[in-house]
Amino acid sequence: MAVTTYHHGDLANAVVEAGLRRVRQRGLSAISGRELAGSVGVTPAAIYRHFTDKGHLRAAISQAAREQLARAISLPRPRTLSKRGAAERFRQIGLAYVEFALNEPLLYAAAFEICEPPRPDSPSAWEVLTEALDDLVRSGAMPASRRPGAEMVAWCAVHGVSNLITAPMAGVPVNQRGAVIQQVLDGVKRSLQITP
Amino acid sequence: MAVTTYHHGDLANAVVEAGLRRVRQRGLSAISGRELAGSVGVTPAAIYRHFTDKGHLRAAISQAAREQLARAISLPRPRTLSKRGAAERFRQIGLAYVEFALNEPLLYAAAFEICEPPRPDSPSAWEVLTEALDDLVRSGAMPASRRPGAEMVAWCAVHGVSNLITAPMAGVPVNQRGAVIQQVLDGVKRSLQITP
DNA sequence: CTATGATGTATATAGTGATTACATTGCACG
DNA sequence: CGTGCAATGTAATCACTATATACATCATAG
Repeated sequence: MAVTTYHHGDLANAVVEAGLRRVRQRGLSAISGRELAGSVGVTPAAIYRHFTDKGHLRAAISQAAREQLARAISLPRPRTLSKRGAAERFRQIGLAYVEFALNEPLLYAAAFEICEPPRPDSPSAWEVLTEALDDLVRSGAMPASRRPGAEMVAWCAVHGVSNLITAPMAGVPVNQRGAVIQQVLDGVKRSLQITP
Repeated sequence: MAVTTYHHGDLANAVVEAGLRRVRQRGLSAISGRELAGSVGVTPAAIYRHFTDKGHLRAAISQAAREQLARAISLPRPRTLSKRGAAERFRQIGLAYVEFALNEPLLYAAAFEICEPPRPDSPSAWEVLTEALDDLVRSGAMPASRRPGAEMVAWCAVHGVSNLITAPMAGVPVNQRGAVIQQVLDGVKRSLQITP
């Protein structure tokens, strides 16, 4: 590839990626089209060839953040399906979700700052969750009667902890966070009647 | 009072209240100092006599939103303390929280968009929750062993539902929301071992 | 090889947050 | 009862941002 070409080649992705870097440090509200364009080595107006609006750009960055979250919780699925295995994986997914929020709080916040209906072509956290819950029922670790709406129950709990613990408002000292997370995950387990 | 005075009299509060009106319609990110100043009938620069920064102004509006939320869930406390009464009030508080989020989604989002450590002088949602949980233990509706960290467990669940259900991402059709809310609240009850 | 659409540049406009110097006011204090 | 001073508002200004328009450059299909 040439050192400098008039056409960038993949501006849309490059600008979103630069946006993610910025978001990780300063948050979604701090991104500026001009600065982003500069950091990619392009004129500000060029961005508008790929994004109609600043809102469109922000939405794309938020979407990318959601994809990163989905990847972070996409743990490998064990080849054999056991009650214990399914329950453990389910638990690990929940922990991975909270950990992502704790490690990248601004990225996590950006993922939910602009919410679009999920696009079916991109990896979605919802699908990961659905799969894990189906595994729970298939393995017999969770009664089928509890299955409907289970995604929301689990997600609400985990999302709630992440959101509140990430924010300074949490009012919970750092050394107690582990216990709170534990307690919330146990609540989910109890609520969904996951046995092992 | 005169029709027009050089000094406004209570600009800080007036501008925050105008900000709340704006937030309710367009969201916290859409507020502009100039427009707010204009809507209160004052010069843009006047705001900076009361707020150091735009961040400061936004934080004040967010704080005001949090106070509205706290007021919305401050249900009257029954005079006699029974197990059934304490459990029912706890439940009603949770429902009021979710309802607030559903009725005023942008205001609710603004309340958590900027989080400061809670000021002890203002009515706080946390205190309402603490009081309700203490009542649960006092009335015997909840074992004392489950008390530590119970605020977080309850808040995480309710906050999670509100947050996800409010956003388009929820992926849950409107007619199923009631069931999901019900399920999440039941999960809290189970997790905290609230008996009646 | 060339015309055409996609992509980037140059330039301009309106609105924004913020700063400065100045005007007006209400209130404490002699 | 002034009167001077601190609080509060105004006017004018600057740098920056999003966005629109007209033009330049390229990549590629025919």
